[in-house]
This record gives sequence, C-alpha cells and structure tokens, in this order.
Amino acid sequence: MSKAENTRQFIIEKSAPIFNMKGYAGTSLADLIEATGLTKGSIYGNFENKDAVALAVYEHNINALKKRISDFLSKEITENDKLIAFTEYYRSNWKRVFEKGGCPIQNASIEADDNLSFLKKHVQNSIINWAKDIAAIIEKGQKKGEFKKDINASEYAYTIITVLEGGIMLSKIMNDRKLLFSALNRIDMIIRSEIKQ
Amino acid sequence: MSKAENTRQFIIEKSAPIFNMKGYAGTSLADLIEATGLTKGSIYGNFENKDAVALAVYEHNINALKKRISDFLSKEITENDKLIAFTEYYRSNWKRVFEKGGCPIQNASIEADDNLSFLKKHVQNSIINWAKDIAAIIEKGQKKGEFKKDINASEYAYTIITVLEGGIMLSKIMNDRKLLFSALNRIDMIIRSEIKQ
DNA sequence: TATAAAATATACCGATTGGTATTTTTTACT
DNA sequence: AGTAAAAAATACCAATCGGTATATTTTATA
Repeated sequence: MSKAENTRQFIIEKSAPIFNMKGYAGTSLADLIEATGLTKGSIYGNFENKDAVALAVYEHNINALKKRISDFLSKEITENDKLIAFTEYYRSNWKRVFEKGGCPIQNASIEADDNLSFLKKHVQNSIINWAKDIAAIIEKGQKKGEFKKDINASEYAYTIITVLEGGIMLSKIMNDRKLLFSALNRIDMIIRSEIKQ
Repeated sequence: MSKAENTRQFIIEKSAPIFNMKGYAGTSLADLIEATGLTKGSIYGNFENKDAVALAVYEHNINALKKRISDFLSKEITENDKLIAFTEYYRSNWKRVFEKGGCPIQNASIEADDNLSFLKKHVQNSIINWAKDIAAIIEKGQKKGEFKKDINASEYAYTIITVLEGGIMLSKIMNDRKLLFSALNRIDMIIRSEIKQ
C-alpha cells in the first residue's frame, strides 16, 4: 500500500463515525481536519472533494458492517441458525453500532432520499445487496428443507430489514435498548413461525 | 390573529417541507427566504434564530400529521376499525407524505439522535405521545372486549410504530410503494392475529 | 389625519464554508 | 548522496453562513 493509499484509508476510517453521526450536510471539512489531524491540502490531495470523501466513507461503513455480520454468521452451519444469528449479532453489538452513529444505511437513506443524489444510488444498491444476502440464506434453507418452500425469500428479506431498521431508529432516539430488542424478538418470531419449516 | 402571528404561521408553513426534505443542517436561511419570499429581517423579527424556526416547524409538522390521522380515525366506531384505519391512512396518503419529505419524526430522529440536542427531547416527546395515542386505542378495545386482555398495549403500540417507520424509510429510499404497503400489511396481520380477540 | 408602535426591508458584520494555488516536506530511485 | 516525483502543509480565495443594527414601511389608535 502506497503512502497515499494509506493516508486515504486513514482519512476514511477517522471520518467514518463523524459522517455517520453528524450527517453529510452537518460534517464540515474542519471536522475532517480535526478528526484526522491532517491538513486540508492532504485531504484534497487524496480526494477530489467532500462528496468523494462522503462516498468512500459510506462504502467503508457498509463494507465493515457487512463483514462483521458475515463473520458472525459464518460460525453457524444451518440456514436457520444463520438467520437467528443475524438478530443475535445486533443483540451483541448494538452498543458499538449506536456509539458510531447507528446504521449507516439508515442515516444515509434519510439524508439522501430528497437530496444528495450522488449518494442515493449507492444507498439503494447497498440495500438491494443486503436484501439479496438475506434472501440467499432463506433460499438455501428452502432447498435444504429447513424453510417453507412456498414463501417469497426476497419479501421476507425486506420484512426483516424493515423491522430491524425501524427498531434501530426508535431505539436510538429513545435511548432505549429494549425497543431494539423488541424488534429483534419480532424478527425471530417471524423466522420461527413463518419461515421455518 | 395579529399581523406578526400571521407572518409567523406563514413562515412555518412555507418552511415546513424545506426542513423536512433538506434537514436542519441542510436548510439555510437563504432557503427560508426563497420559500417565503420574505426577507431576513422579517424572519428574525418573528423568530429568535434558526433553531426556533426549526422547532416551530417540527411541532407544526407533527401536529398537522396527528390531526390528519386523528380525523381519519374519527370516522370509525370500533377500536379494531380505528387500528385498521391507521394503516389505511398511510395507504391513502403515502404519496403526499412522501412528497413533503416523509415522516417528520423519522427525519428529525435521525438528525437529532447524535447532535441537535435542542430537537431531541421534542422528538422523544412526540414519539411517546404517539405511542400513547395508539396504546389508548388498544386499551379501549381491551375494555370493550374487542382485543385480547392479556397483551401489553404499549408494547404493541411501539411495534406498530417500528414496522411503520421501517417501512416508510425503505419505501422512500427505494422509490418503491410496495415496500411500505408490505409493512402496512404486516401491521394489519399483527392486529388480526395477535391483538384482535 | 397625525403619530406612535409594530412589522418588515435593507445593509451590513465576522466567521465559516468548500475549494485552489503554491510552497514545503517526504519519499523513492539512480 | 543527489534528484525527481509524490505527498502534505500553508496560504489564500470567493461565496455563503447565521445573525444584527438600522432604515423604511405598514398598521393601529387617538
């Protein structure tokens, strides 16, 4: 990794929680300078503009979350256990997720839906891919006979994301862990009673 | 209503969709001047600062939404019909809600949870009150024998809000009406199979 | 209709915004 | 070790930010 690539990565990692907490419009270059300890020249030597930093940070946040979840699920063997481990991940990691500003998809969604067109497509893509990942687990479980064959895997994937995101939102603003856990319980219930064979 | 009170209301109404779409940090005084056609002096003659406008706008958005829903529910007689009418409201009005920037509680939640402390308490309060309103319907239904007596009304109120907010978020960013409707169907399903006697 | 008060518009302010041009420092290679 | 290239720091820019002081207009009242 070259010096510049290293710096680029350094900027992304230090800026990640800032953007996720303060939002795109709420994060200034002064914030990035403070968080990285670098200068404006250094940042603009590695990124074209603020948009480019925000975009790289968003992708980084998504990939980091995806990898952590993926690692967590890889411990499980059956597809049912993988699905249950998904909610378990949030039960074990909600604190860290919350401390870094919550779900990056959610934060970017709200800010990008009416403006920030440069981010919107990326958010849409990451949601599509996330739903595909979950749907793939369900479909595999269907083939293995763990899950009901007549259910729509993609629909259930979106239902899981819907309940999870709603739970994170409410839980975070209300400062109440239980609201997230209640949402996770609801997801588990759906898995047990509607997805599982 | 005095001239000033009239202007104040005018500013709030014209600024409402701007704040709800662009967010607090993303909305500038220049935006408010453009939206109202007034001058900076006029705005600052009626509001102490930008925070005060944002706060008044938030309360206005909440009250307007609450009133529309309340009017919609008042047509129904049984508590079960009122609960079902709640989801029906969003089926009939999602387009208007989306055009004005989506759910104000959701937008304010995401922006206020990590910063904007002046807004956070107001958002928390409006969620508490919203949940109370829904819980009151459930409790009344329990007393009237429409609903199961052993369920926790408040918990179900928060579950309904969770699924609704998750649905709005996903539906809005994905530009897909069906994702909201799927969430609303899920809420109806919960009402039918878990709440209704 | 004169006049005081209220409301609005104009003109201005320092600070901060995102961004660029230039200089200095660091790195890699002969 | 000398040197060219790459990287980072400094210095600067116009535009915009939220906010204020003052001037003008509108309103209400006597």
